[in-house]
Amino acid sequence: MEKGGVCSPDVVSYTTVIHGLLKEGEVSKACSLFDEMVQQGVVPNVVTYSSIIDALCKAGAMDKTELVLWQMVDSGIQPDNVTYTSMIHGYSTLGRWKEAGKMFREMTSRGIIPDVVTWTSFMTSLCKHGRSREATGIIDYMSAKCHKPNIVLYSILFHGYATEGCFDDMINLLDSMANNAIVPNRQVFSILVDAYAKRGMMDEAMPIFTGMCEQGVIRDVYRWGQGVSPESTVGRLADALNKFVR
DNA sequence: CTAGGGTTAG
Repeated sequence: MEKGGVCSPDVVSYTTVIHGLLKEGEVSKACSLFDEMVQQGVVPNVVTYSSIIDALCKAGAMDKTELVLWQMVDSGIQPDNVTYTSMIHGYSTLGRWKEAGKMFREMTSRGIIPDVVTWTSFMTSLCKHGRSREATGIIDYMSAKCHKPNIVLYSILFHGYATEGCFDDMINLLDSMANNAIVPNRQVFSILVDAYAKRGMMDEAMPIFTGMCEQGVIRDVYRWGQGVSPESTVGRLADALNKFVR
């Protein structure tokens, strides 16, 4: 593309290509293009910087990320909730809770509100690090801030508790779901089945499953047991549940 | 009708 011509790229086209290059791991090419962009007098904006920050976060290069964030603010560009979500994602994936917390404080002090994407990312990290109870606490915080948790968020928590073997917490979570008027779906059901079946706790499991069936999950359950060995624990459970279907 | 952030299963 010729400079100064009618076809010279703007910030959107540069950012789009930079993002594409980063996604493919072509970091040095992306850097060159960023330099070229600046030389052409095209000013990078919050999207350009956020793309770079996100790529660095995903590479776990948090020190470099901090430098870019600093450079961004220094050029008078305010980070937004996307920028901070990437930072929080980067730190929490690495289990660096202190720094993640610092990012939360920084963003709120700038008047930027974490949204469902920010929370989903953060809660997933907590659960993967065996901190499902802390992640669950965020649900209450979100509700208080009028941010409705969704079924995916609950699934993440169920999966975390299932991995940790925290059965009482899973039952509490079902109550929390009911309070937020969210009906368990097939995936939630499967996570629960797997958690109990793996530990041979079918007696505890049955009342919950029956309750779920009454909430209409049974139509999905019907197909669920197919392809499972009928002799296996899970297979026998599926068989029992299928009797609820007429 | 301008690009960027997340995600649960057997």
